[in-house]
Amino acid sequence: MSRHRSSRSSHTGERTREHDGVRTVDKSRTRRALLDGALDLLRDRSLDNLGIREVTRAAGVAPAAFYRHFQRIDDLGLVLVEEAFATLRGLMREAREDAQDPDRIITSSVTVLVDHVRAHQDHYRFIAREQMSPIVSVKLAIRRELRLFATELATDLARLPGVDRWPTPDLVMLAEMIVALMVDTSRRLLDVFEEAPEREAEVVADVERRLRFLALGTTAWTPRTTAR
Amino acid sequence: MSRHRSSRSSHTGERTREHDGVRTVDKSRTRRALLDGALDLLRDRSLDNLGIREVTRAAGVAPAAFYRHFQRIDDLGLVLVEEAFATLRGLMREAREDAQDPDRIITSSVTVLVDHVRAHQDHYRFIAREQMSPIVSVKLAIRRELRLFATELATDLARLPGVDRWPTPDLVMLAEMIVALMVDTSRRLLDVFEEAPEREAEVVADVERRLRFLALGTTAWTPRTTAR
DNA sequence: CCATCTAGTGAACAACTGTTCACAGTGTGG
DNA sequence: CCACACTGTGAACAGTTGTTCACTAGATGG
Repeated sequence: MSRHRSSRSSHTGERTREHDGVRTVDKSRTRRALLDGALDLLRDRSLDNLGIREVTRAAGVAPAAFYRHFQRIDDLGLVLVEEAFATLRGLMREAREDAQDPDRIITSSVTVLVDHVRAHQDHYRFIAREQMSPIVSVKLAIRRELRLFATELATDLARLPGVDRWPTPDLVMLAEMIVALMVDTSRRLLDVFEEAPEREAEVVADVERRLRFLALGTTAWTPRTTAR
Repeated sequence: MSRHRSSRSSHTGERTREHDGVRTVDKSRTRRALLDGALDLLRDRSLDNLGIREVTRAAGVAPAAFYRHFQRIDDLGLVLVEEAFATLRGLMREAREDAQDPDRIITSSVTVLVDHVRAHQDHYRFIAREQMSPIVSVKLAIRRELRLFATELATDLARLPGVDRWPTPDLVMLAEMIVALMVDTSRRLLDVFEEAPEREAEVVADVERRLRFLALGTTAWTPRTTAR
């Protein structure tokens, strides 16, 4: 019934405490099934077209079981947002760990991004798509998380020569532009993965060019004190 | 029934030829009603959640009438894509007409964009949202049109001092970055319009900063001959 | 061990969906 | 003027939807 995903239970989340009773473990197991089933359906549906019955069917439980875990489909969406951004932060960690010869920082970052998007296509697709979700709470949550992510990136950028000493607002602007580029790139990568895998290198080269372009901008930029 | 739009029949399209019979005129009238009704619903729905019955109801016709004009909801979507991009080209025209004192070119372009997004919120929202549509034909159409739009922009950019003499691929890259910025800006504007109108100036200032940043990049950029 | 709590069940509800159909009214072209 | 072509109608179809309900099986904790 699930056409795409091979191993669906391989998610990391939902740490069930050691001494949690069988009751709680069972509960969080079907909760995972619901989340995974939903994420699976969201491959080719949008969240506001996601039916409760569909989700429970994909999870292999009765429709009514849904309500033991979420009140509405929105709540499930919000949990998925959290998970997706947990994934996204994993990306940043990996990127930092990748030893940073400052020349190679661009190509290395891009490689990490590409691999990460490939490994977590569902989460990236979800974020990219539901960024414009008609389900307001989800849309807002994603936007908030993206802003947060950008400010985190900004503090990372502050370590780089050339942009250190920049006032925070300018750093944030740069970070936001990079985040926007990342989101756009994920979108392109997802397309390429499933429609024209042979063009992957093309996308990679292009995003590297764009990053180099942004990097060059920083050399010429004279930060302003204009209010944010 | 239509909660938001005040004048719905004010669309320009669907030029009905002078000598067209009453028959054809009537037909294209209900066709317009369908398209407008759909666009109206798409304020807070996504295309793949748009029901045929809903659309016909919003248009004030019987459900079966839909099939006289479109085979599936996808076809209606494709027409909306065309219309939306007709609108978008209107933007470019207006921007060109705005006399271009090269200093003011950035602020002037941004003003034109803001006014245009305000005046055509539905179309911009549609493009921004359905860019990631699960309805593949629509998604592809939008992406194709956006690429086309970027290359058109590129030929416009070629007239500007500093980037004239750039090889086409580099121009296209710059144009694509600007288009991406435009789409992102529309997204932010749409939010601001309906959630926090007082923050509009903030967004305007920010996008101007970003454009200035991109413009600075061009001064430092040395075009490469790397294949596109 | 027993009373309690609770995750999941399956049936039931009205409401809605996409699509088809024969049909009616009416411009159109000869 | 007449026969045809075609747009829109309203009824009908089987399916699906969200949500509620009384229920059961089994873990929990005293």
